[in-house]
Amino acid sequence: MTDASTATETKMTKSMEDIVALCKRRGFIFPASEIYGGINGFWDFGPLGIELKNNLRDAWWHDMVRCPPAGPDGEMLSIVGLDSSIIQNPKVWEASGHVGGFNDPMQTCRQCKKLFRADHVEEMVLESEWYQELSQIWPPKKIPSLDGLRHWARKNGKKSAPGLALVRDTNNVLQELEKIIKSTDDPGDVWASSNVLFGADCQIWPQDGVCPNCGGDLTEQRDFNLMFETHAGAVRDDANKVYLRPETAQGIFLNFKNVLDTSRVKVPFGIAQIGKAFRNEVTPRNYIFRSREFEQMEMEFFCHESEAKKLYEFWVQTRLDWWKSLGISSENLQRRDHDADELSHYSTACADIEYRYPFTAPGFGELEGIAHRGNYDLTQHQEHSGAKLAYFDQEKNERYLPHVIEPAAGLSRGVLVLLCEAYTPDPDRPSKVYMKFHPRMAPIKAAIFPLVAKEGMPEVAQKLYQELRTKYAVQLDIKQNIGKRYARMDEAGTPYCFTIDGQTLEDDTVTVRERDTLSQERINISQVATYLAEQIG
RNA sequence: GCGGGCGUAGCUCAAUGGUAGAGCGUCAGCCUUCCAAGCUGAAUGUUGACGGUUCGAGUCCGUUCGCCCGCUCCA
Repeated sequence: MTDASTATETKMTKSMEDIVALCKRRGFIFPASEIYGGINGFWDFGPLGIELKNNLRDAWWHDMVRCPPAGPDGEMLSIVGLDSSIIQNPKVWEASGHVGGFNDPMQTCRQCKKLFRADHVEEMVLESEWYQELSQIWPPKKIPSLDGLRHWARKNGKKSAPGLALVRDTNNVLQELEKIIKSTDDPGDVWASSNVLFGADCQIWPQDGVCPNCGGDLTEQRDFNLMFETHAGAVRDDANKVYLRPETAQGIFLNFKNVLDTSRVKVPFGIAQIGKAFRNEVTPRNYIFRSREFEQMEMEFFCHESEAKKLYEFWVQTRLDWWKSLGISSENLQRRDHDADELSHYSTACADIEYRYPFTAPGFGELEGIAHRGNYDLTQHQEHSGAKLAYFDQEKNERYLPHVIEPAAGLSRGVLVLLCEAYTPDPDRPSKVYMKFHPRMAPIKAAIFPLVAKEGMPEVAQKLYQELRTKYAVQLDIKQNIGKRYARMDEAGTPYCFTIDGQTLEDDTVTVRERDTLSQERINISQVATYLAEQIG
């Protein structure tokens, strides 16, 4: 209990700002196109960052595809890989619901700042208090009473429609209206000119609409569609509009039949994919947590409906354990089951694996989602494409669309979690901070140092370095004093340093300095590669 | 998208409207037989960008880009 609360306190002192600064300083993550002033929502991974990301990616691929865990009943699971195209036929995204699902144009009122769905505005205006009051004074197809309008603008209008031009700028608006009334005998024409009541400069009906709340003018309609659009082919028109994928999962469903026909897999089995995805987020925030270009590690596990529930529970637990196996502490991870009203209409269960990021602490933010998607996706693609996607089970003589369990993890978010988890302030050591990466994740696995740059030590170090670098990401550092070199490796999160000293020249032993404990032990120089292999796994 | 704050060396930050600096890092040399990031020295800036006011702008004004916080949004 004491340990836990102490650890939590340490966690609270981790500042995102400091983590970002270290990541820049040591070459983990840079702002994208920085020399041009950057671009909101995009990030570049530096030399250490890409090593870290590759290590996470490789671990996922190894543990999910090459060597998946045993299933809920101890059976061997079969999972195969895939790398589908980022751009697909645009009908894919109609079938998946991404085109229709999130493209409501929105408008904001310039006066009261309220946000409205554009297709609701007209109806809301007609129902609004101020419009009803106004239509009593100026019924359709009638010539209005200017005095009536003036009276309303100065009394009730101030309360019900303070943003309306007639209220904000009563005299000018009424002057305009008077001119119109004098210029025509047709009440219909006058009515058609009722825009003067609303226009900001008493000239036009606000092109983009009137605020139902206060009568102010609205901003133009803004599309909140999250998908990036581009065009396939040199000619730019709507006919060849295509989308950058907002998730990797759909590519898996598209190839379900291909994989089935070519890979000798039988349900239950999984298809896994790692790759970039793009979302035009309204508000990219929190470093690389919500960026517009990011990477996902997704797996669709196809199974019979009767097994889906059991497999769902299995995958939630398996994925949670996996993150822990990479050194993420239990207290910073949690499973959060979605409430019923949070679920998509087709989904029967969904759980997030959440991490306590410094910017969400003491709360948690999403890292991975495990969804029970039923057979919604295959059903959709079967209907929209006309292709037959059913699976035929020879043994049971049964044809069906498999249900699917989808563990979908953010690779970029995973890197962020590794960075946040590893960041460890330590006022007692020279670097004041070190990155406590799990050895399997560490961008640099080990460093090789001659204790001093003389007496043949550099030569021995060079030889050891050349041996190790054929297998591991290691660095050789000869310059400057040993403390400085240890400190540098602490900030890069290197778990082991091998140092050649005077004794090495006599008995072929080197010291291993352990990053977290600062402890040292001697091992034979010929055992270094074996030692590393054991530690890294 | 709205409101507020901010933008100076790789990082953290100084600099009354008057010659752009420090610490750390980096690099070089020295020292160093395990935490010594110690010593000496060097390189590094269109002060985010563009425009304006001024004899003179890092500083004041405008625009724009980016970052942070809060709203809004988050199939």
